[in-house]
Amino acid sequence: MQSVFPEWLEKKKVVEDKKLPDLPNVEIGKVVMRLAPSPSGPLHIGHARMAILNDEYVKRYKGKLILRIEDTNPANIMPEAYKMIEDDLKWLEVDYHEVVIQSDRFELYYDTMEKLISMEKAYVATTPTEVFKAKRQQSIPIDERNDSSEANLRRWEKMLNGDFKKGEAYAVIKTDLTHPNPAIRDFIAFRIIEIPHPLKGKKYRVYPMMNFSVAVDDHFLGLTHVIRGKDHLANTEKQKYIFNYFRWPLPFYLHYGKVSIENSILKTSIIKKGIANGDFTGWDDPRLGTLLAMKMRGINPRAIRRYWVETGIGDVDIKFSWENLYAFNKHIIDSESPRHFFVVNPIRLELLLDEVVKVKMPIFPKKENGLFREYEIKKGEIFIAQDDYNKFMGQEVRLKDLGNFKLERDKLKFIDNDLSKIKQGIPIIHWIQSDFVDYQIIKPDGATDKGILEKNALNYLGKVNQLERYGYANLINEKLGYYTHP
RNA sequence: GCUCCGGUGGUGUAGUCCGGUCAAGCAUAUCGGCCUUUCGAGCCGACGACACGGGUCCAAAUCCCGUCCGGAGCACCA
Repeated sequence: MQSVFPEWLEKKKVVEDKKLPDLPNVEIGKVVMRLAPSPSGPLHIGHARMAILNDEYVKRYKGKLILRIEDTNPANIMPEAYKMIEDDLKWLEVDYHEVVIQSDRFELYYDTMEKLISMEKAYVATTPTEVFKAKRQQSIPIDERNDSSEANLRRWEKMLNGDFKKGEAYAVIKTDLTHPNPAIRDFIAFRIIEIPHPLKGKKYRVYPMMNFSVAVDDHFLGLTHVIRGKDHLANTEKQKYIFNYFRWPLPFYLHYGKVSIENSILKTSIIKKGIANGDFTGWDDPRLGTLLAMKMRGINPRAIRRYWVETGIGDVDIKFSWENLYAFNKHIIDSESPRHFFVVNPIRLELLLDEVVKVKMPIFPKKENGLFREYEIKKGEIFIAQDDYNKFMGQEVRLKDLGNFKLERDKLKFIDNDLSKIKQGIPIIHWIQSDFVDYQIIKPDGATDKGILEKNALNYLGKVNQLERYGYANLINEKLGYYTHP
């Protein structure tokens, strides 16, 4: 015989959260993974995927997560970004256990390169790169490729000693010049950069390229699994050559698909320019796709996590869905969001009412915490939104929690307080009579809605409020809020 | 152009490796109902997809070939 509530038990199972697939070759407690951002700016919603996926797996397997900041191109570094990235990760609740900065590891890169040259797996060239590239395209080696390791080592020393200027020499890893994919053939591992590094100044002038430093660090940091975007597919192939030359064990690689994020500005170069010339208010401008902007708008980091976990690690290219993110966010914030009225483009009307009415509206209708907004409403002025005014002109409407009124050109005339009319489909609208402030809400598209907000809402600044029939908004200060989502 | 990778409803995903239980599951969106003094939330229901064409097979979303479409790499960026 079945239990009395069999369906109750079954429901629970169905609602279970979606999970990421298991990784191969895992040993609990031994997994090591990494986050490898470059400090060119703060993180955006797309970076969050990389961070969250790695974090989820490390937590599942009780492993170690390394934050490795890839600052090997001084031209592309924003000094403040080192800290901003860490702040962004903390906000996302991504728990890394160690921070490694690549610019601290030049000696390791140099040593490793020297070994490769000695092994005749790398060479140092002074041939113009245009020639190098052209020949490589035709599978033809440049002269230095066939030089002895001694000759290449001598050039390497000269390169490190500063005997070459920028552009005069570069170091190359041999792969396979006949590789069918030209993108995989011999690649540059070091170049000379003369502009100062924000952290190291002019101490170094020979800088590793990403493919070199990544391979070396992935090995010496003991990575077991690497998850990153599939734009790195060809890079992974290149990096494997270095692993193979040293017979280092390969980590397990996983490449997820490209994400295109519409209706959002993500490129740091564009954002920087926009902030500089005043188009954007800062890195947290609500029009941007940065995590700082998400935070400002009232997107909960757990919603972002759930979004990326549900999206998973597929290698198909996807379109980011704001709609889905908003839905997750709504689930998380709804019951915690105080309710208030915000009347956009208020129309002033005469309220015709015979007696004073006391209204008492719950701030948290989902909770029984006894918090209410209370007003004594009397005849006189009242405000409703212009849209409602236009839409319901001449009709009977219900002012929420107040009563039923006839909406006429310049007035609202009391009819009755018959609640059964709600069932009959009378439109319910929100309103404000007194105790309000002028307020602006900035939307993600840059538009601004102006209106009046219940003064009581100012007790909930810094929180996402549900402005009834308008949408959710994070109330930043007593004048201005950011729209979260509908 | 060369070389890779991929194409399941509007969106995201499960299933594809090891063909049958998939006349395709879930989430989100949309629509309808219930509930509710929000156009919110919750509950219930509906709608809606295996890119196309061949082939193999008793049987194909799953294997093979071709076409079309999308993406990536071919940097002294990461």
